[in-house]
Amino acid sequence: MTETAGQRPYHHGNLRSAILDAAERQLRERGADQLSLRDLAREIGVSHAAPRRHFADRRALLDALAEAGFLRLGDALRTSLAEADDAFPARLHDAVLAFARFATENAALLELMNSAKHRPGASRIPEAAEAAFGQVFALIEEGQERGALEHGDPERIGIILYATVQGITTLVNGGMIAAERLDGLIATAVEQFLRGARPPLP
Amino acid sequence: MTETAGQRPYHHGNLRSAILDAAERQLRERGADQLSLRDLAREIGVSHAAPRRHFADRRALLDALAEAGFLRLGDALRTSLAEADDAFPARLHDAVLAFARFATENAALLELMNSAKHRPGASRIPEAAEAAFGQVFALIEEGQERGALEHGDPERIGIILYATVQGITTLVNGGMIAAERLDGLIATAVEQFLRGARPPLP
DNA sequence: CACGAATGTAGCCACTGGAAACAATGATGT
DNA sequence: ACATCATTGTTTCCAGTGGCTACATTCGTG
Repeated sequence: MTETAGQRPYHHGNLRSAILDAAERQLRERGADQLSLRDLAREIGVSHAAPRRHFADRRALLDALAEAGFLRLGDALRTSLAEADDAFPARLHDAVLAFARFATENAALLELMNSAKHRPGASRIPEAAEAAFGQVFALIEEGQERGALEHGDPERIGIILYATVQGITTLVNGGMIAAERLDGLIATAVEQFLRGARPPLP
Repeated sequence: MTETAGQRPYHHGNLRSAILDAAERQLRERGADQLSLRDLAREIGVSHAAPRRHFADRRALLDALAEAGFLRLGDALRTSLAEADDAFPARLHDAVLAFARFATENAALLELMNSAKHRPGASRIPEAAEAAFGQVFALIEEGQERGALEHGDPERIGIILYATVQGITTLVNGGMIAAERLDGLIATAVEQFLRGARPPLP
């Protein structure tokens, strides 16, 4: 027997990506804690054990979501830098804003990405993260070469800005800052960073 | 029958605080997600339903932990300000460092505190949070009055620093920054903030 | 000292993630 | 063409969790 009424055939055909799509929606709507494998299976109309063929584990599914998130973040940064003005401050601002937008539009995902990044054994995730963040560190170095930022360990300089942006998005996501203020705060943060981290006047 | 061998009497006597203590340990060791009411009960040697008499809900227990956390954070800030030097930059630095230490030494607790703060219905938590953070906002205003910080909405000025510190502690907690670098980064962040947010030279 | 309020216990339910045994389908080699 | 094997889904079970209700014990107080 194959098709009973309008039922799905025995094989779903694209279960893996169907699960990933549904999972990302659940992640967005209910957060990572509340994401339920069985619920996903129900939603897709498949038995609760079917996802196991594609994700060994709940954590494996979350890791896959995190990896996909880093790829999307990398794309967002790439796009923003490709479209950006040539002046360094503008380029920095655009890249930072792109990150901040991603972070606020994908709050739960980003949280997942952060917690997954340094879990032992998930080698693909740090690679994907590196690919995304490498662009920003390269941008910092560009700023140093152009004389807009003081010299010194680029990571030490940049990490402060990264922390600031990460903090701002956390506050927005937590409701402590209205989302409408995001762009303004990012602009302020970048300006303060550029003032605070510029080379001493000659 | 009362005492069978070395058993605990029927009433524990201090179950509520025993639960809170055990819960904070579990929170520290396994994170909020993995904190299990039944596990706490087992650990304490009490039936799995006993905690219900003191905390209606898993969330109620977590809320109680969060509230206690804000009280302890407030104490830490108070202490650091009481012991601080008189100069504004030193005072700001000490308070910020006290917060950062609390945040890194109680990572899971702080996360819980942040997520609990803006949940509807938990009125005592925002109050406790306000009591703790009010000190820092007062300190910012003090800086403005002393001429060390530009004027304008104190919240807009201060939130950038708060975000930066929050970001730094998140990075430390996430393993992206070695804990040994915390003090140095906090110092850098405060310096950059003071340079970036000082009034324009006359 | 009796009786109601607190506090703890036992047992049930629904749900979850995980694992094993089984069934249907798809792919491959001859 | 077709037998065979790997893939993908299903069923069924288990242990663990949070929450609920009915019951037991103890404490306080009139």
